[in-house]
Amino acid sequence: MAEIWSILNGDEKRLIMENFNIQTYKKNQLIYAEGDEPKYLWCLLKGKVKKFKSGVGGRVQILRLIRPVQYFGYRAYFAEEPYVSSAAAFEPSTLGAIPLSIVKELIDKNINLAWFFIRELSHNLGGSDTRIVNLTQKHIRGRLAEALIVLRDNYGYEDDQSTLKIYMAREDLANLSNMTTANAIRTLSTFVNERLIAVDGRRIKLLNEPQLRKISKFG
Amino acid sequence: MAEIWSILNGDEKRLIMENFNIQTYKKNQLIYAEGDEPKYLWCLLKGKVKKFKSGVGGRVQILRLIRPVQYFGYRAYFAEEPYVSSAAAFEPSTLGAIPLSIVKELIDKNINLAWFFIRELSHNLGGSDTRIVNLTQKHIRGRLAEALIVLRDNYGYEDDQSTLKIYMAREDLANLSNMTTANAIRTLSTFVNERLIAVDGRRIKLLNEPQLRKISKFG
DNA sequence: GTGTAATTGTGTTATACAACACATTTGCGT
DNA sequence: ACGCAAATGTGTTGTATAACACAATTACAC
Repeated sequence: MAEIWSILNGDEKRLIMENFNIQTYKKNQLIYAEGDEPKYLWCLLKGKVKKFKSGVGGRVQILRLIRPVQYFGYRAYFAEEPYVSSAAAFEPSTLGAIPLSIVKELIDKNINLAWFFIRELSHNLGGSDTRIVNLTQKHIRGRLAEALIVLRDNYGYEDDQSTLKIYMAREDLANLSNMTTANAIRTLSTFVNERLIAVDGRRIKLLNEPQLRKISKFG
Repeated sequence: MAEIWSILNGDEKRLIMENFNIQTYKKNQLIYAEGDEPKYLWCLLKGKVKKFKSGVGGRVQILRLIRPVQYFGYRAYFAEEPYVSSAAAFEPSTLGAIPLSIVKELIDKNINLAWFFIRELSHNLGGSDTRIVNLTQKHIRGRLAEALIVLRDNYGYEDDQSTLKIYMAREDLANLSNMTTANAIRTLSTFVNERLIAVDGRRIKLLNEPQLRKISKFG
């Protein structure tokens, strides 16, 4: 339960326990969809989750990646509006669901929990604003390099300290970096030729992280 | 003072009054800059303010528009990081500054104030996520139409019920809709030819708002 | 295991938009 | 009122990237 757990007292923990519902999701299974009414605070216990939004002509943009133990699905509830994005499991995942009405009660009684969400929202908003500039201004190479770095920072490496601990489809990689699948594949290939990465199916090894960060930064 | 004021009790109002500092800013004057340490909660009392961020090669993206009475400048403080964007006055403006340390104390004591910021942050985050998709996926016409609608929704019309109540440079319009100044000018001209808008210098009249919304929506 | 669909990969073409270049107009300081 | 800089406006060229088209490979259902 991380972070939040240490904020709560005995009674509060009990209230959560009584209303905590564990669910498993299959690969690519939808957790909630754009337009849905927010009902639960989701806590990712195991697996990986993507938040995404589809735009013009159904084109998908991946907005955020969730890792254990992170919370999501609460923003729309606090904003008193339906979800503006969808969430789906990247791989088989285990999630905990807590009714947002309960969360609301807890926040009312525990200012530290309020601060937790204020911090979380503030952090995400900064990331979102930065992302606007990155996705609109950087060129393809910069955007893909950035995506690889984001994957590294979010999910880390396998034991070899260089293989990304996430195995995603080229299409997802494209949706994360705002480009077509064909261009994601192509650009990935040029990165391989430049010895920046090594690719084996969906296994991606970052061979020159500093240079990737430079490409990501420069654009 | 709007919204926040009604949340506070006598003592809290007194604390604010004692630490409230009114300042005026000239047209285009910077209020704070990317990288600065956040110190004040700003309250726009009069005028118009833009939040923006510069990216690759100094290219500027306008992220948000502020109108009276709105609060800004607090996100970075809550996220415990320096500002990731800058704020500047669009036109001569009057602002109130409250030290964020005071705001923090008030939030600690008044859960309604905490909720105010949770709502505000949640709302902005939803907007930011939506903006990512709009700016990356829509074509120039869609992005400019959207910008015009945003200006309308934010600042409204003059008494004639059609002239936008903001007079901004073509460059700002371009930075708002993620395009070059030349293309903003060009696209504005085609909109004039199509009788969607009328332009007289920086005065922009929306003649066919429903059609503009359609163009904005379709992309 | 075999067939079928999904995913990956690569070349070609089309196009939206940036970049550049320059003329014209407007605003502003003195 | 004058001069200069900034802002506006328009045509031309260049290019990044989408769109399309089609192999080759892989994954998966039955």
